[in-house]
Amino acid sequence: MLSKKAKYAVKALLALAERGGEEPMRIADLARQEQIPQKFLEAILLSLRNHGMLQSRKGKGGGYLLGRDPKAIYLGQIVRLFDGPLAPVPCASQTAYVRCQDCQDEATCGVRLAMKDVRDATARILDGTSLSSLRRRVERLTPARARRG
Amino acid sequence: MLSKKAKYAVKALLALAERGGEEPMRIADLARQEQIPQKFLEAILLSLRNHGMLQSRKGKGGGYLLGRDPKAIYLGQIVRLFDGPLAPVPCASQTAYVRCQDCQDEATCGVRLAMKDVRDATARILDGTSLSSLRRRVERLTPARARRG
DNA sequence: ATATACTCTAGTTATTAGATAGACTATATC
DNA sequence: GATATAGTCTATCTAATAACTAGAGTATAT
Repeated sequence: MLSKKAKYAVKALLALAERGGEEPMRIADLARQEQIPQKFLEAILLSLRNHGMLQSRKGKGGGYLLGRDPKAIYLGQIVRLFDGPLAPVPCASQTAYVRCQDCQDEATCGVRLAMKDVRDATARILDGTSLSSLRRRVERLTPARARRG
Repeated sequence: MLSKKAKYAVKALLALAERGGEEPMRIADLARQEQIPQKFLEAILLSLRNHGMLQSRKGKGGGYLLGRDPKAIYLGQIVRLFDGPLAPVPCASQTAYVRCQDCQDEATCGVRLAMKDVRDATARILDGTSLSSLRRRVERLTPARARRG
């Protein structure tokens, strides 16, 4: 399951990517636009900032903007930041391997074999999808009238 | 994350598949062999039985055995039974779709698009892996000396 | 009969997700 | 340099759930 935190983070980043440019967006506006509880969003944005995916400006005219090129922000990073490793089981994780206590012989554990496949497939997708590539996909699906309006 | 329940279920089923045949295996033996808390395992096995993946025999000489051909028991069924839909987000589920409350336009939601890909990839793996195919994979990895021993 | 072994109901405990409150700090602008 | 603006930080709170446990009940083989 994707946590709300991770989901909100992706939504917020996508919104900021869509906006683009140098104009920061206020938390309150982001929260309203994306239907996210503001105080909850604040913590999420802060965390994204502390990991370089966002930058912030205080005071009047302040707010948040992307911390780097949206081509270089991948869903995998976002999801790992909030939800931990992608693997369904710690012993199948590439980035945060942990041995299982139960498990006679890890090398021939069926659960691990299957879950490693799931992890790999998930990582291929999430580490292969950047904010900008996801934006492009969304754009292609958006009806022309909605884009004009 | 895969729950312990789902993990134990797969391990138990795999052990019973390996055993094969008509001889039932006692809960206590299964629990010891697979390092699973017995009372916890009891509930899991019962659930698997109630969904046709196992059958049971009471009394002396009783225990559990597979409810059908291991070629027809897929990881996807097991995981869904204990952990619910495979999709990381309910709006991306094929088998248990639920709309999100937040979400202006579902058709162009970036989160949903990406998570649908993850779901599809996961389903392709788990619904494509049966107990017997997984067993075969494990066997191929088992060193010859372990098989002889 | 009786021992065996599964079945069922009802807990317990610890952790975490999701959200909220409020004080604090930096900055733009007049 | 006062003041409004807007992000930053700490501390909680609550409800839900995962993981596990206890114990009485029921069916079956011998």
